[in-house]
Amino acid sequence: MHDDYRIDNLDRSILTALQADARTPYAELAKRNGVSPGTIHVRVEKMKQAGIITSAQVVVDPKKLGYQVCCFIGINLKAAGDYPAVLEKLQALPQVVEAYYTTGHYSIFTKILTHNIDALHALLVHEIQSIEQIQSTETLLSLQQPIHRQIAP
Amino acid sequence: MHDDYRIDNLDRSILTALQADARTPYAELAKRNGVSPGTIHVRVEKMKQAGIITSAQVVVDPKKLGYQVCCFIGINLKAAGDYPAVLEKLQALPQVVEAYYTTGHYSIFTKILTHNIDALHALLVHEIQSIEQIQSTETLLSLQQPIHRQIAP
DNA sequence: GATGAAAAAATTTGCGG
DNA sequence: CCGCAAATTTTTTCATC
Repeated sequence: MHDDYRIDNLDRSILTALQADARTPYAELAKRNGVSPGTIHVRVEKMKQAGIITSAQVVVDPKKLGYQVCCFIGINLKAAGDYPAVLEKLQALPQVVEAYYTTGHYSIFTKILTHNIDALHALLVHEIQSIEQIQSTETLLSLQQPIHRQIAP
Repeated sequence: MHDDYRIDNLDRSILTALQADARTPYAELAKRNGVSPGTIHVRVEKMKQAGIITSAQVVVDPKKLGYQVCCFIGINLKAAGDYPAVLEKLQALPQVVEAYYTTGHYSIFTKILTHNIDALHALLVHEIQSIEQIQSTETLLSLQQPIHRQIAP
């Protein structure tokens, strides 16, 4: 969990394959890389231990679950010290799938999914803008997400 | 791949578990939900077929791979029609891990990972701002990402 | 460290309700 | 559509190099 492990080309190849498909059999990876399945297993375990691999997740298409609207909401706080309190309230809203503490235009930057525009409107007015430490918000509506990938290892 | 499958509570329970850990054994899920492993298998396959489950991915911690800097770059184009050409150039930059076509403040909104601030500076000046269809950019540096989750099914 | 075969575990299939 | 259980595949271990 806290080694500073330096990955080599084999690790890189394994990671790239597992980023695309976490269920790629180790025997398959072994064959592709000219090593034994045992070696693949050892490398994966090491990368888990080192915290390089944090988890394996099934990825769900939000649209298929009825979440048709994706947007970003930039938030400005009345005071910088209000950050923890606001974050706690955002955490309680399941539609807030990502939040970043940022410098630049906004104090907090969030990614949000809702079923439709009406639901976004309701969330914005009744849940977000009603948080008293929030001074102002700005909404960027996403019409399309043409790039969606993980960093190349 | 394009059925309109309406998920029930069992599907929801399976999805929630697999979003957290794609390797949860079906036997475990079966026990938790009081059904047989075969049933879990059938449900997962159906959700894959319906496009609800798009993939299973190993998730990598960018910081452990040396990507210390996370930021967003909002891009404004000279002309709306330049969108496809610019996108193609962004696609070729591996540091651009997400791109959104947005309304509001920016035309294209991107999420970017780099090794350090110098690398971000170089990317911005030499790769992004030098794309001729881009009129202006604005950078939001992320200092922390306190919320990072998938939508609850 | 890596190997590779053997043991253990999980997934997948198919018959029967 | 579900359950059960056998058949297959995958993961994991371990003695050895």
